[in-house]
Amino acid sequence: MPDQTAQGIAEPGVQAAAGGVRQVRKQRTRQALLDAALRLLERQSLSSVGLREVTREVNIAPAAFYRHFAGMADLGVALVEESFGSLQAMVREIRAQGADTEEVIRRSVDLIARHVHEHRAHFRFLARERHGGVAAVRAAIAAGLEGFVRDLLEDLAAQPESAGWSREDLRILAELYVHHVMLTATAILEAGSQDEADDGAPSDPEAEQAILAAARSQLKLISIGRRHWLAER
Amino acid sequence: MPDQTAQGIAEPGVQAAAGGVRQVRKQRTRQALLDAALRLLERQSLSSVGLREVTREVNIAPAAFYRHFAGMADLGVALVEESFGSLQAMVREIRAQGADTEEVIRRSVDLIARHVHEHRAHFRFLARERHGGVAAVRAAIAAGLEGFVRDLLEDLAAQPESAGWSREDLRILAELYVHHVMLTATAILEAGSQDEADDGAPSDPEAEQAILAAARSQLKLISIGRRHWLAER
DNA sequence: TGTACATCAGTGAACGCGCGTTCACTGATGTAC
DNA sequence: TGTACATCAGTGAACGCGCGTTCACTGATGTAC
Repeated sequence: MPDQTAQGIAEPGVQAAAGGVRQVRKQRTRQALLDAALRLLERQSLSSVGLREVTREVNIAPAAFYRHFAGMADLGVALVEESFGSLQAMVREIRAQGADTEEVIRRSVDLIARHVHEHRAHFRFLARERHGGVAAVRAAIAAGLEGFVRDLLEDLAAQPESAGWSREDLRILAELYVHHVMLTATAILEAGSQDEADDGAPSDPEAEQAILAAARSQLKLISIGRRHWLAER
Repeated sequence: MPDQTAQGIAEPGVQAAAGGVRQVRKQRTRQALLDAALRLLERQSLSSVGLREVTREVNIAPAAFYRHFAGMADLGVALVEESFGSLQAMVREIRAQGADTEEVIRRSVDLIARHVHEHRAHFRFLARERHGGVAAVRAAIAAGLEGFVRDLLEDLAAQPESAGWSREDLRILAELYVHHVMLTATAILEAGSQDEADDGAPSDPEAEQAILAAARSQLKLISIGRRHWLAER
């Protein structure tokens, strides 16, 4: 019975886009290449990871790489897109919370911490290549962050706390928030990979708590500044 | 007459540390290696710059490299020290100005901009390798930034505006400032190298003015937050 | 001042190695009839 | 359902190349007497 269902899926037309053993297998290899590269990128930067290194990890011939990417820079750009996918989810959760009260700050910082732990490799990759040596990847990351700033800007503009704010000032505020998120994420990452060299997750829970407390205080400070902005300037 | 003076300098004992044709020449080659590496690092990251690439630029045999550095990572650490040398000068100038009033913020941001333009390569190197692929270099940069935070913390603690602040909160404020300086410096750098690919300096003066205005606003916001911190929390 | 020896920054050849890229190929999957 | 042909992801061999590192060396500079 289940075998018959599987055969059904293979019918042409019905599942034209998703089906096709060949297409599925190709996607699987492509994903394996991305995963292997991400793994290698934890310890080195994109410009020093070799095409052969990645294919070796996936157990395919070096030449097969070109069936999926034009070169490592191209794979890097694909990784940026993948990384922003997981970041999107985080930002959406944070944005759904509304204006920055004490409680919202708490929850937002916790959300950042959770997402960093769940997507360590993606965050590390973005932090490392944001100012890294591959121009195409740098540009893709900058574009992605700019997207977040624009989205957040819309959210902020819709809040009653923003009445009387100029568009320029709101944008500056949005940039400050986005950069602060990246800063916090990077700090968490660094605290985690200080001690253990090979191992995956452990990290120093005390150091991380200090980072989260600092992140909350800094958000709180910005929030206070925001509240008094119009009165003072 | 001048020649006799030059001979005098060569006397042993009198100028033991500075003198010695051999020592001077060695220092000159070492510096040439650092300069060449810094030049190459504008376009790529440390882990992808080769030892042979650097020696080629300096016109010495590859093997001679080892008379000065154990390898490229070692040279990288030396570059971090050199870079922080120029950063020190900037931070000292900013710190000399005292608390953050409107005017101090203006001057500080201008100082950052000036130093970035005068030491483009150093700033780019620090921004790129701060989260880069070479652990020893990352550690050296982290240590240098931590030094700035500590210095700034002392300055802040001495200001009357800090009365009633806890040590922890002051440290968090110091970190916020230091990271903000790095953020602004990086933004200036990126605005400058957007258009022209080969060329050195031009940059987009309009984009830069926008960045400086944003940096001032963000500092202002932090400053307002600081002023109301104790009352609100 | 002159001489004999020590130091050591830089040389140049050699090494083994892994790299990115090309190419004609294979054989499973897909398509048309 | 069966057959004949097209597609194309992955193969494996080959290429030329630049890499980091080693080594015995050279010759100018430094030192002791």
